[in-house]
Amino acid sequence: MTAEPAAQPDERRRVVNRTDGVAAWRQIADGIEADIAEGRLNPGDQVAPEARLAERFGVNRHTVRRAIGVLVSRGLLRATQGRGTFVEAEPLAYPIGPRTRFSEVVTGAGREASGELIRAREVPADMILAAALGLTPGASMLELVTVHRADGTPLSTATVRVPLPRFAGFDRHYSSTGSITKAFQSCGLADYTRASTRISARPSGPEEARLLDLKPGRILLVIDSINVDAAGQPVQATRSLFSADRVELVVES
Amino acid sequence: MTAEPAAQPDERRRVVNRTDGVAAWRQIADGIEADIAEGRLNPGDQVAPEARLAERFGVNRHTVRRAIGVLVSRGLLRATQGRGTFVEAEPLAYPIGPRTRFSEVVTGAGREASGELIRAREVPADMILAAALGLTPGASMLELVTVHRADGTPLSTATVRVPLPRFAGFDRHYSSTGSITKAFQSCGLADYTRASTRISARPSGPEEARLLDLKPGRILLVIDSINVDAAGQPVQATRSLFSADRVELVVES
DNA sequence: GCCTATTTGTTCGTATGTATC
DNA sequence: CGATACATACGAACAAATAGG
Repeated sequence: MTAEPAAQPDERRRVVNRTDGVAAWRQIADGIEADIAEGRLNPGDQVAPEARLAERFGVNRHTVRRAIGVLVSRGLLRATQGRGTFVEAEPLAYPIGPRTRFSEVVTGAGREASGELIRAREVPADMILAAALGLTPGASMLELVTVHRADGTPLSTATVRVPLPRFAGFDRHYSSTGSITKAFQSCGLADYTRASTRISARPSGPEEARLLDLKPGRILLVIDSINVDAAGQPVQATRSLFSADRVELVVES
Repeated sequence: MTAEPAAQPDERRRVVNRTDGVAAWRQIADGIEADIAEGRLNPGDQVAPEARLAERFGVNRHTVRRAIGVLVSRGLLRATQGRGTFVEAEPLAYPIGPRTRFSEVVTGAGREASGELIRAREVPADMILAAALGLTPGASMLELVTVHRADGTPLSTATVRVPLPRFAGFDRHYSSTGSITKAFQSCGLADYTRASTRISARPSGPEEARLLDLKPGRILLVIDSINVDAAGQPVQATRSLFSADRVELVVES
């Protein structure tokens, strides 16, 4: 891996003020945040190693770690053991509307969209799901778990359920195209719209954290939606988990 | 202190299975969750004291505490030292649409809505806010911090900003009515609609946790919205913080 | 596969100022 | 005033992950 050229905004020694009552770690955190806000550090850039920052600010490495820690916990930085600490991308504004398509949103933001099928299996519909999709409980459904990325960074993971006699082979089509829209087209469904959307939030579990390349416990936005075809027939029940650090939802009115 | 009548769903001894490889605390947690899901424990009910549960399941009280701990952290239960552990209310389905009114949503769910003014002050508009509201930077605004409750339980806290020459006395009107809608009416604005909505999520800070009667670190849904009058003129910029444990957002299409 | 350098992650211990009772 | 708790900061060492040769 060719490391990105570490853009160092200012190599001069910027000693912290030890008399103004502001904790050293906070001054350092504010300094790094200002570097990001004012473009001296850009998304994807590597922050100088902790040891270098400690020297530059004239403090112990622990103090730098604390500053970096609060910025990581606020989602501005991402630290990876052995690699370094990097500036996170701005949260992507993700429209929630009747016709939102992941790939359109991401490419519209000038980023490269990709979708990966993690696994697919046949499951019986439980009572809640059957009611939502207008099926009889126990009816056979296809369940796909997918991960969606922008420029390689996972933004969301989704559990998609489609009724089975109608959409046989959906998993194969999704796997080859990486797009829900195209998989539906391959199954003969040209268009679909979102009928209902519910939004909640909770911390990520270990499995979800792994799929999204997050630390467990980071916050997820949970979006439950039902999509219907042109005739109003439900064709898809989806639970999408978005990293709250990486997207911001925009409601279209 | 008058404790609610402790509704005990099933006093029979339900010993945990110690051979199936599922941890005892998880079996107990699943059992309590099933009691809630299947109506044997209802919102507001007191869960049996830890000691009683420990006896019933044939485990140590520590094991019960772990089970309760995970349910508390998932927002299904609320434990208060000295009082007991209680079942939390179902998350309230809160519609996000062009004409959402807090009081209508809450009373429509059969609960009693109330709004409290925490503080109000005059502030100059910063650049971002001025752009959003169509003002010149530095223009005077009224900033209100409010808390909104359903049946006495805080659901959200909001920071409301209105342009000042136009809505002088807004804070007084809000304080006496407890309703944003009525305060606008008292200022001569009969109607307004939501122009833009952005949703994100983050952990609560200490101040917000206090206002919402939450533990710091619990998850908040952050909703930034701009409201406009009938002429399309922006009249209000609001940041609402909802407890993710107590509401679920429903997007109206 | 192995070795090494780099970098973050973790855990000891120590010291100091500040707020609270 | 002393006692205590807490946040802050420094020092040293080692563990663990990654990248490159």
